[in-house]
Amino acid sequence: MIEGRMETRTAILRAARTLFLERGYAGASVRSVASAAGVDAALPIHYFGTKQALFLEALPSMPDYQPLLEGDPDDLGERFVRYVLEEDGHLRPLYLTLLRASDAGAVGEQLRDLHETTFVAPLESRLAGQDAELRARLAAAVVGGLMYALWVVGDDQLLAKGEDDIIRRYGALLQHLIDDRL
Amino acid sequence: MIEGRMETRTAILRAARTLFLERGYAGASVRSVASAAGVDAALPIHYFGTKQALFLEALPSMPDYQPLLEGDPDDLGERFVRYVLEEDGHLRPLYLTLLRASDAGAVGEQLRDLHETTFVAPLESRLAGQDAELRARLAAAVVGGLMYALWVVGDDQLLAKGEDDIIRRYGALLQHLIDDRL
DNA sequence: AGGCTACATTCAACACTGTTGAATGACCAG
DNA sequence: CTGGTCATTCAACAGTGTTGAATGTAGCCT
Repeated sequence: MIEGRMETRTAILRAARTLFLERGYAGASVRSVASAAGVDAALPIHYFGTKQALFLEALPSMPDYQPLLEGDPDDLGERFVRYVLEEDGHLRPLYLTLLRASDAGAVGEQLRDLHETTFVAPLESRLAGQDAELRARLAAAVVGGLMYALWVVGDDQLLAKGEDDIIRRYGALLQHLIDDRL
Repeated sequence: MIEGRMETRTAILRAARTLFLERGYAGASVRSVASAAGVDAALPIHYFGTKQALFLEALPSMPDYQPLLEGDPDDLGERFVRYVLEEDGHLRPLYLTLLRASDAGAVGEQLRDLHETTFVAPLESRLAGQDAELRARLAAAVVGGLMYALWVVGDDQLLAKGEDDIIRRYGALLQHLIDDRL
């Protein structure tokens, strides 16, 4: 058995992170989280107040795009596309879980916040030319669209066209936005 | 009271369509659908077998993009962007509801199917140049990205930049893909 | 040591969910 | 009038998030 306030809290958080990412928000019950944490069924709510609050606190943080942004600015578009295609399995479940739970108000805010702080803002600071903010936001939409097509819709026939062509074409598209060539 | 097999079925379907679009899949309970239809609580399941089956049957069909595709091919990009921005309120709730319920296998398939038949396929048939299928799929991702940014993330600051600039820039981006100029 | 407080944990219960199967009712053919 | 078909009702099931009271246990003060 687990003892002590902090140990219990973190055990619950760890179990919640795993289960939410594995089964989604609705699919992971509070009781299943509790039992995976080896803890009484009422403790998750007791510690976090609400399933939604537990969900928000349990989610892992977004990967850091900083390394992506720092390289050669002429390859930025390709690097972003490549990153989505070759991602190591951390971003995808987080993205899908957040997406699908985004009708709950607080989750929507969290998603907006992550979008803003981990994507739009750092990208905008790298953009020269006019309408930098607008272009950063549109670039975020373009990248989001790729994740949408691949992960939400599950367009396998797009993937089957070959990653190289996707990287080339979609990367070039993104690069046009980044370079203000439109 | 409602009588007869068909009347009951369609009353349930109508109520389900409204409630699912209004409150989402999880937010609309089977009982609430039944009571909105003025019908016993057990009837929706009795007629459709499962909440998910009712959901799939109740969803309205996707709007028809045919008119969008038929105009001047040089404006296709702008027209698609304009359509998303000025849409009359039918597409958005349908898109969001499907998205958020897409972890259920059958809903995911439905989403993939709609994406394919109402978007990729008709667009592909309009594309000249090489890699038409790839470009059609990427174009679908671009448009999906705009809906994602505006509706899922809720990027109001993007909207605040002015619809005209969005239409111009994002439309031009899409047009590049359509025209095979990359 | 004994009694006390503070607090982590357990338990039982609430209203609600999707789903099921048996009971009820109405209508229509013979 | 009888029997049968079938739409509808009802009660119940296990599971959900959430709550509040009961239980236990650790440590501090006199």
